[in-house]
Amino acid sequence: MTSDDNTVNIKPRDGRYHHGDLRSALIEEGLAQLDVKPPDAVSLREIARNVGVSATAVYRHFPDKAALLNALCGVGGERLAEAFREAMSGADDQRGAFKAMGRAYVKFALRNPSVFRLMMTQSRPKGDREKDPCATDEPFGMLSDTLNALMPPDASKTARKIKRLQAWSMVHGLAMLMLDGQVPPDEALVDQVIVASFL
Amino acid sequence: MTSDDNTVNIKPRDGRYHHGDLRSALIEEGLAQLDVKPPDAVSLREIARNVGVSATAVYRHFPDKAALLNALCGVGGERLAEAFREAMSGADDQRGAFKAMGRAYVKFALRNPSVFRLMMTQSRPKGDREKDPCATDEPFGMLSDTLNALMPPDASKTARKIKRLQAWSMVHGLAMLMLDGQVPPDEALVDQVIVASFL
DNA sequence: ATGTCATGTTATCAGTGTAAACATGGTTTG
DNA sequence: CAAACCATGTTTACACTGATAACATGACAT
Repeated sequence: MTSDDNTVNIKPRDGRYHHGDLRSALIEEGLAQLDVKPPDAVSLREIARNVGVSATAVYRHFPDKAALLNALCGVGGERLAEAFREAMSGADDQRGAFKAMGRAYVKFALRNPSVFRLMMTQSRPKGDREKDPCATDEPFGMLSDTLNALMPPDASKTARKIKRLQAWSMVHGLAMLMLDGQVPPDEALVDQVIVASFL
Repeated sequence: MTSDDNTVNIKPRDGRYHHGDLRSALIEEGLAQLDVKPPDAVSLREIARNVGVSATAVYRHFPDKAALLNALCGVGGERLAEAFREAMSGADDQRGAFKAMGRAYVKFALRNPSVFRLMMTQSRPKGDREKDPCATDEPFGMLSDTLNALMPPDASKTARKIKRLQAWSMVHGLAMLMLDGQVPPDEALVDQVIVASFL
């Protein structure tokens, strides 16, 4: 017991030596940190500290810091997919649905900046080993499907690809520029840009 | 002389105690680092080490790590402006010039990934104190001017703003998606997307 | 009761940014 | 010319990080 802890040193000595569900607790605390600081500023040690557990306990559940971040990334993907579903449900036609998804994309970025960054920009240098589905697959699939349904049936494969890339680039770029302070993060402005968009 | 250096320990003992032009040397070395690693992986200590100087010597020329990064950011801006000039010079009309600048934007990002990141995405958490012109002003002004010349003279101010934002968002998003590995960094693909673009 | 094993802990290491105190040597002034 | 000044670099030290290795605990099965 070196007691060099800066905090109150609350050991979970309330009966059980084992935490119960540390893994979930770590993820939850990780998400909480992402609400208030950029991804590169989240620290394993602080997460552990706030959960009330030793610094190295994390390594029993995640081999790496990148692994923890990937987990957070995963729940981010689910949330984005959920946001897309909600956006689609409120639209009349396919075209409206697509634009609604575009708005939802940027809105999601503005409201969960760090999670968005974590998902989209490789904020974890070596996290993408082989697999790493990163859960962006689901929301991206939804976008792709909606756009395909929207285009003329005789459109070529590459034409679809280009169109998809244009749309994605635009919302992604808008989100990034706003997150990075190059453009004021105004949701009304987002609407204007998307409404005036092609398609 | 602790000699705990891992390197060959080359002190600049070739006559002058003072380095001569440390500031420039630090910037140059910093840019060299940015060529091979992402911005958040550049380390003051390693820069100092490679320049052959003590770790804290940096603080005689830059108050902060962020300050050094901002300096690098500055030369990045000059380079981008230069790339824009070159792109414009090879075009016949205004419309061609604008699209050429779009291509140049993405190309610049692909060829100087870390510098681009440093300039565009706030990779320095607290770097943007008050001033921080960040030198992106010049290239952005060039883009804006070209687009303005391109639009019908009776276009409203907000119409211009929206159009500018659309264009910028698209190239920026495309660049980011490619840098982050979400889209293959294919320059031919860039051309397709931009050519097929609105405008 | 006795092992086994997942889970958590302590000790330790290398690396980082940064501040404070000190050293050096060119430049300016008496 | 000597002495003070001051920009520049050095040493030392601190707090923080991610990560590894060795050890402790306690739940659960045989």
